[in-house]
Amino acid sequence: MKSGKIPLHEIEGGVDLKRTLESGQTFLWRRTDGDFFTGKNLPEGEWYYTTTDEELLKVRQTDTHLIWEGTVGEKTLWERLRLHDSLTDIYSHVEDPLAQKAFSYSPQIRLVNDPFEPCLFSFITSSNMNVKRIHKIQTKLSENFGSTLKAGGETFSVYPTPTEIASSSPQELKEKAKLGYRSEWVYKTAETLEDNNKVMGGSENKSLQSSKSDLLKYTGVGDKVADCVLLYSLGFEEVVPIDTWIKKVVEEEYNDCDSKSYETISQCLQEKWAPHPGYTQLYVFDYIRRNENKKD
DNA sequence: GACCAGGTAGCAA
DNA sequence: TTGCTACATGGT
Repeated sequence: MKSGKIPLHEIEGGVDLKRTLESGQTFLWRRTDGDFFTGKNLPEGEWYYTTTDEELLKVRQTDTHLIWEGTVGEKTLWERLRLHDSLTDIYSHVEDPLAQKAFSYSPQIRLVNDPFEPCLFSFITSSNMNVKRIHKIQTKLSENFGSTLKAGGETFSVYPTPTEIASSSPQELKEKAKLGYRSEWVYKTAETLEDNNKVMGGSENKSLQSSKSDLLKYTGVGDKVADCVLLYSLGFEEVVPIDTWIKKVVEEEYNDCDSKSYETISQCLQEKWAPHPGYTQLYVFDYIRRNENKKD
């Protein structure tokens, strides 16, 4: 196991680990105390951890440091939590009033950079479900269909690969992961990923448009899920996913952006929230959801 | 029991 | 194109 500490002052604008990982943008991290989306703070000595890519990465936060352990190095942590993004720079460009409110309400949330396939699967399962349940389902998928990883004397379940999911069946996915009707989508997408893994896997050099149209070919992926993967895994920071919460805020606060067309709303918010639409969407989503739900 | 949750696929017009 | 609806499941 490797380990290390990152002084918080080396991270421009800082980071709030809890808000970053429990804001509903990623469902691939868990806590060693078993809680998640409950509002409770991470107790002393407990960790956030993720096991995607057959690797383990554990993180916790003190007043002065990010402390990490894992089978991977510190570079992975910087990438996964986008610690190179300068939040101070991003804040300085925010002009929209609601966005300003959201940024000051809960500062230091960072966009994540999730691995592609687990991100895709997790958002396919997110359709018409609340965040707590989405998160539980990823744990069930890992425990029932993924491999295990031993590190530091402990055993962790790893997020299943497309091959592992495809060697299961829709019925089994439905029963063991409680996926409901989404089991067919997850299964079909796993099969498709297996077939053209080389083509679709790393889309580093593709344009936003071509990446999105590739994503839309997967079963269970529509505009919103595609946008989430573009933003939370593929690094397209200009994308604004429109879900029920953002739609509500458009109706109440941005009448000029209201439309029946997904693309029209999304484009309109992209312009309104420039030059950091993706970040703004993340903060606004967190802000309105926590206020209206009184969830933490 | 109704309603909602980070929606999508499959139709009809 | 746009507009409807069914879809599993768990929580309020």
